[in-house]
Amino acid sequence: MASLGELERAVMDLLWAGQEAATANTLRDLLARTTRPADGTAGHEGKELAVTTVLTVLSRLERKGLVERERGTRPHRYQSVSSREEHTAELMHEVLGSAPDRDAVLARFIGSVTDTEAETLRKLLGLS
Amino acid sequence: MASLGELERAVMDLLWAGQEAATANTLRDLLARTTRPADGTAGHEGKELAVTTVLTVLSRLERKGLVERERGTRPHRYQSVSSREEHTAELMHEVLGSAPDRDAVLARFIGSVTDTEAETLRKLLGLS
DNA sequence: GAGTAATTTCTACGCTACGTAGAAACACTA
DNA sequence: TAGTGTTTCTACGTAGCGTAGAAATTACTC
Repeated sequence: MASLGELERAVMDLLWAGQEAATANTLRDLLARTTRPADGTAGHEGKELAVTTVLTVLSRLERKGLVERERGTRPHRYQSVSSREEHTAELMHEVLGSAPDRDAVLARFIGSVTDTEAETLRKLLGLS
Repeated sequence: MASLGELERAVMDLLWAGQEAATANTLRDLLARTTRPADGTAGHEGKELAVTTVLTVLSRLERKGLVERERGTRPHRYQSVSSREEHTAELMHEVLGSAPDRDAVLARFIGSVTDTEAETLRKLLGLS
């Protein structure tokens, strides 16, 4: 119920980055002009995808509950259901919940957190 | 680099639960007698798997770096590379790292943590 | 109202991961 | 060296994902 393919991920990244709902065509263009990350992992850089490809991916993302679309307007407009942070936090909870001893996991987790992250956590937890 | 199949997961659960290294045969027997979780999701309950099946899965888990084996002894003995907590915490870090704004994710994460978990975290962070 | 262009859905194919296991190779013992 | 337990190799079915053409739908124009 969690993992995304490479293209699915790329689409979600665009939807998360943009504030407004986007059409499949817009997304296709954005995907085409997206230069791939520094690590050179070949992604679909510059590659102009077929619109149907983007639509298929969007449908699958919708089925997974990550995306919703306005069916009223003619070119349907798509947007993410929740923010990237929301989604990521949910995933973290999912992972945490996959182990019986959550406290033990948290201990390990905190053990390998950066200093700044620890500070952030203290602030967040100190307020309640 | 993360997700496991159903059988792979079941094998890891056994390896994580048991303290000692186990052979493929032992694992096959344990898998056979494992009653599936309450939610009734049909796992491979009672089903007696072929040893080769277990061996294949173990090889794949080894390739993924989750399992190591003693090649010296004749029936090879397998064990998990890291504890379940270790592994789960690593996964959490991986997920956390998948978002650009880690602090924002942490905020959401903390926002939906149970009270007891929050308390655990405070202790771990020296807030109490 | 029919023709056409844009849009969406349906269908499909190749690839990879995983569950599954037989066949073949290997090693140890009697 | 023959036999038995063990491991590796090979393979098949299923499912998810990237990919996109074919077909259906919709909207706009004349």
